[in-house]
Amino acid sequence: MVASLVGDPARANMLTALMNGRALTASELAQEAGITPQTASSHLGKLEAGGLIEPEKQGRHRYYRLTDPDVAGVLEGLAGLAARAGHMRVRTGPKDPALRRARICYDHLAGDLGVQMLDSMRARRLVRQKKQDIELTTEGERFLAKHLQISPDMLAHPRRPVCKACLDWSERRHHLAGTLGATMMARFTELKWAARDATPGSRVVNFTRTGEKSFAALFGNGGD
Amino acid sequence: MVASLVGDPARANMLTALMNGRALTASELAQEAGITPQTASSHLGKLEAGGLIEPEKQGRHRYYRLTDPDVAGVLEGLAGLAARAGHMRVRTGPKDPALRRARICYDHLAGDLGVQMLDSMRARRLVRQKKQDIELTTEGERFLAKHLQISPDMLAHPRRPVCKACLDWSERRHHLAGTLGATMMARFTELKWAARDATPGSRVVNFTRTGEKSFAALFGNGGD
DNA sequence: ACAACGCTTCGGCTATCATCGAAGCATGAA
DNA sequence: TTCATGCTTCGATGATAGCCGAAGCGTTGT
Repeated sequence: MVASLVGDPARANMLTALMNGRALTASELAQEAGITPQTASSHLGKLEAGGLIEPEKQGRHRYYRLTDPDVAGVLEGLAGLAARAGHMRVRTGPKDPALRRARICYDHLAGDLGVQMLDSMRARRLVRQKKQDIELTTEGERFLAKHLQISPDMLAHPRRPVCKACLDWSERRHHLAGTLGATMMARFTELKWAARDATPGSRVVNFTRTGEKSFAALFGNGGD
Repeated sequence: MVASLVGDPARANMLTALMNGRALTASELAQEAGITPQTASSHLGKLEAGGLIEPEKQGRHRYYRLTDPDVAGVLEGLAGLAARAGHMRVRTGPKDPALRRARICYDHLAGDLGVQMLDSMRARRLVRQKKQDIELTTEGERFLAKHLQISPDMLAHPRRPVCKACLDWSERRHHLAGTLGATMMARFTELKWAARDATPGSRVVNFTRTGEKSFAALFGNGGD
């Protein structure tokens, strides 16, 4: 059963660490979960057998990543259920407020700023959202081309939707996923508006001062 | 952790039994999971504490149901991951082929016929589907009003989308969820085209002979 | 009032599985 | 070749948690 794989705390920590979309080595994951490499090896084998993660050999390292954005989606859904039961992640620490503000959800922006961005885009009619479904409008395409140099053909992907509503576990509202969400996040990084936290395994996204201003100019509360 | 709750086989069986959307008593769930009432009571308490199920007292019975369609969604997602890993449900039996053909996924039609229905609706432009997102077209509204006496205002719901793509674990393709999926299934039942299997806890949907013909007339392969 | 029924709580048994030490097997470096 | 590093396999230990029998509590029915 897949759920029992996610159920174990050590494995859950590993998967959470992989939610930032990066591939991590076996030993990094071991440290992340607070267990010895031997134990980690066993867990990783099971997760791989369950199809949740994929290995990639590179020299004498083995990098693991989540097999699929779908896996990340289910994981996020699970986290959502856990959040509403009050079982907030025990993993408390100083980075918690930062996590709430801006973090990576697999490959796109989540947290307060992620929710705020989608809110603003919806208010400015850059996207249309009917309940769970999101669609990019022509105004939205113009906006993206003008302000973020993103053209529609950059968003095409054989098996992934352009827009997707992703439930945010801290805000309990939607943020933007899909190829658009991923591309926008990538652009923010390129523009040096924001950068993923340096500490390995962290999902925190730190905005620079100018980045914060630019982001607010595009998606600030004024548009709400 | 929520995932560990779903991870236990006994609890997983209980939850699977509740996926048909009906509420079941504690003893029914115990029998469904193949355990004694004492053990079941413990499990049900944990599931309730985890916010996955909700009790409802009624005389000397306690009925349990899934708290939310969201829970069903996450469960279905988990089943999808399990399916693609080849970990098909061990729960084999004579009802398996019937399950593959037509079953209830929380409150809407799933299985071969469910997938076929969405395929046909897409081909006839009753809905537009962009990757994961489904939208009802005006032709679709006309079709529903004419053939199934379903008007758009019957589909409005504060917190649930009209259309939603739900990944089918047996077909590994999408079928139609959301209020439309639920309403259509309800109409099929009212029209006596189909009925849920009588055996308690079964997700199988049995089509009558005339129901099968009527269904095929609307959503048959001819439209594909 | 009494009995039957549905469910829960308690206590003890058992098995599964996570965990780690030690050893083995690769790959890369000296 | 020789050593170091990263990871895996093996074996043994220990703790968590599922499980059931017995008993208790509340509700329904006679």
